[in-house]
Amino acid sequence: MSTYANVRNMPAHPSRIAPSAEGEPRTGTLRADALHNRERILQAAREAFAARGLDVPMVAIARRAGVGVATLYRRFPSRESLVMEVFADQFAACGAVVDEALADPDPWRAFRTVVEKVCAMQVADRGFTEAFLTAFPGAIDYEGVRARAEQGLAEIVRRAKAAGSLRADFDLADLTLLLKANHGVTADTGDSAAAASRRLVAYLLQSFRAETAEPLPSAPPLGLQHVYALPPTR
Amino acid sequence: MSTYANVRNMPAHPSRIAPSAEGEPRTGTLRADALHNRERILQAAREAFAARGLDVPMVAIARRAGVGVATLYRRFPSRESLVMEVFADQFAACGAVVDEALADPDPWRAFRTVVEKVCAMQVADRGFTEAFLTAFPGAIDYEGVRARAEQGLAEIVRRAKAAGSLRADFDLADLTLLLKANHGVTADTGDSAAAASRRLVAYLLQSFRAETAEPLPSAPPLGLQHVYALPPTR
DNA sequence: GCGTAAGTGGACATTCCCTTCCGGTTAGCG
DNA sequence: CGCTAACCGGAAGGGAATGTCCACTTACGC
Repeated sequence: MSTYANVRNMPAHPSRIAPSAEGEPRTGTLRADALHNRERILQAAREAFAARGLDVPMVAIARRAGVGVATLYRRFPSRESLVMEVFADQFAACGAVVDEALADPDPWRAFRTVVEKVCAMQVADRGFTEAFLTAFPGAIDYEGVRARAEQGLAEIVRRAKAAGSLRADFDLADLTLLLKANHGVTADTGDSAAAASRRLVAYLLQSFRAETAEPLPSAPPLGLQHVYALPPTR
Repeated sequence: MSTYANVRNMPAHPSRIAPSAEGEPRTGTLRADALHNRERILQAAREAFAARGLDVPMVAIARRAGVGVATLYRRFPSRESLVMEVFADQFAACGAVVDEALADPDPWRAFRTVVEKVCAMQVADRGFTEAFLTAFPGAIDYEGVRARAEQGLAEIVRRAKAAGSLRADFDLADLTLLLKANHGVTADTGDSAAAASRRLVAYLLQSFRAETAEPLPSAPPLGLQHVYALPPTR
């Protein structure tokens, strides 16, 4: 991943990202062909991100979508806006996974399921991994989503600890740890990524059980927002 | 990390890499100032790799060393040759760690020590991580070193299993898994990298103990040579 | 000393990517 | 049907990194 220094905040352009304006946002104001192209771009971006990560050249996405570069930039002024739009669904899916787990009466199963599912999502879509990990600072709603997810996860962890199935010295930062580890295991691993991830997750879940609670070195100061971004100092 | 497609095999240039030629290799044929600059370049490269990974621009290294780009390229025709030279020591240290562990009469302690030390090395030097992980295909002696290390590790694993302290279904590929996970936890984690790595390693070592042997999903087909390079197909 | 081969550094050509601009095209309202 | 604002794609400007070339400088053997 590179720099992304240029987060010039574009003034509300016509997309679903625009915060709640009047009723149906002005998506409808797009001409039919433009709307069509917009969908093609999103589809192409989804595929490109999944296959090659977030770093694919914009031209590659445009070519794949069968449109000119200008069209791409007109619709999504920054790479960030494109990423956000592409992964909005998957971010939502993440939230759904957490919510679903919150509804599970079995605390450990809830915990295990969340971990397994999110890691599986990381594997399924390489671009999503990075999108998930990269805390775009300017992203409008992203922080809110993350915060809610973190809150839900904290609750799941709390319950699992209370039930005595999750070790007491488990730290929320350990989830970040797990995501980063899973990312490392997944990145540049091609076909074996799924198997590798499954095995890593299985290993770690065993360590997270309360029974095997040998003392641990202290947890690093990492929040979910640090999964990819840089931590405290430096 | 990028491509490194250009592995034009340079004809033995005057450096320690040159295979055993006559007695003292022709390092001595370098003029005094050239030798001096060579050292400065290596030092600068060491620092740059450690701080920013293997991707630092060659010009940055040259500037840091206070020499021109041409000098850098003259001394090290490819980025690979520079990397190999810079990390030759650390590769050797890795081998030493394995050998040392092989001498340890306590099989589990040997296993644990190897894991902990190598992971600590990964943390200490970010460039080394990548260097270690990136299997430069053309590297002269690297394959030999790796093969020997892998052999030593296999022996350590065998002993630990025989002693009943390492779980029977542990696979050599799990070491690769661990290194990749450690890399993921370490990358872009700045100051907390050490703490994060320690904690991850502690977690995984617990899972590796024989006592906690719940069944695992099958091991991915990863050898040490795949830690960073791509696996079987694709 | 001094001549020369070895060594040096910066400018340069090349490649790749991002982003903007502009002349031509088209959807869709009246 | 016809006009116009919205839309389109490619060309072109700008920046960063790689690796090469060449005119100048310097170590060091004699």
